[in-house]
Amino acid sequence: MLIGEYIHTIDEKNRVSVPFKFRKELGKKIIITPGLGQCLFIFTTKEWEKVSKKLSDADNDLSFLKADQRDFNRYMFGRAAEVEIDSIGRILIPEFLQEGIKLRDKAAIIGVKDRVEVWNEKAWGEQKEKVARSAEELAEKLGSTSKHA
Amino acid sequence: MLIGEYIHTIDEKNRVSVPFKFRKELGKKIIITPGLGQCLFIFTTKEWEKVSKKLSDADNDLSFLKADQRDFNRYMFGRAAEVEIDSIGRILIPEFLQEGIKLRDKAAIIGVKDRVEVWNEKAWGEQKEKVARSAEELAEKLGSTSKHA
DNA sequence: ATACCAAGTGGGAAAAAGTGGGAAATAATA
DNA sequence: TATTATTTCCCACTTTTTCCCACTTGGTAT
Repeated sequence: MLIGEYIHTIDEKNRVSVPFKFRKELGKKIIITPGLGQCLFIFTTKEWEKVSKKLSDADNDLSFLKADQRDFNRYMFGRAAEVEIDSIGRILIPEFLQEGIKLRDKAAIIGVKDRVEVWNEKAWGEQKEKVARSAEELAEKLGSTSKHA
Repeated sequence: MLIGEYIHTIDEKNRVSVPFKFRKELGKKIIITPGLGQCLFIFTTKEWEKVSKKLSDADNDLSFLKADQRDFNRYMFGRAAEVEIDSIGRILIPEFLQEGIKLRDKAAIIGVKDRVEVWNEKAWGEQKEKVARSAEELAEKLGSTSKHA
């Protein structure tokens, strides 16, 4: 499972190290897409197949208008990139994806179960702060699930 | 059962000894997450499987389409860490987890039946004091709602 | 009282992960 | 085709993490 937070440098050649702990699970080839929220999504090729099938399925249960769905799919598919992890564990993030989330210098790389998210470090800090305000409420859910040991 | 209170040192390398009495029950690999209140939760991997399944909406492959669900998953998974207990019984607590509860120097490690909590020593002292003050009152309430208090 | 054992703590050395940059290969342009 | 720009590959450096050994402390048994 992909979990945890890592702060890595994005260098002048647009390279970022994939956290060592993510490499095995991600495999050699990954898909990077614009994310929802101020971030990028990284999927394994396998996960991407699932996700893209669902997204493009006209019969899915998403309450999208057809036109909305087309727009959304253009956004996701049109800017998705297949990227290889190099021999020492780095990936190259296309500039057109960096621009959208103002990625530079430091990136926060976050494991969120089945996907990885890439954030501008500062934006990630703000996101955490935002959610921290409702954290107690969220944590209540966690606390209640742990009762069934 | 995980019970008792231990005060252990957290050293410059972010290491803490797991109380000897907890080691067998916890196993080799554990999951640490932000907890409820000013503390961290430690789960066995088995318990975490259960908890994480409940946290993410397992029936919805596209849970990332909903903003609330996204924030929630980021909070839970992004701030969780899988950690190994080393050959002499210590764990490494990631700095991003320490920050949230201001962990340094001394940690209070508390067994709470089927999970372990990690507190800043001082915060734990205050927590105990707070609860002690209202303990009689609590006991009174509990006693009046249940015959087996 | 003293010696012994077990749990916890501290620190140095080795290994691993992350970063930066140069050279070779490829592509782009004139 | 020559020249320049861009990308890829590889090597080397730095920092962090891990592993291992030894010390300390406190409890226990003789």
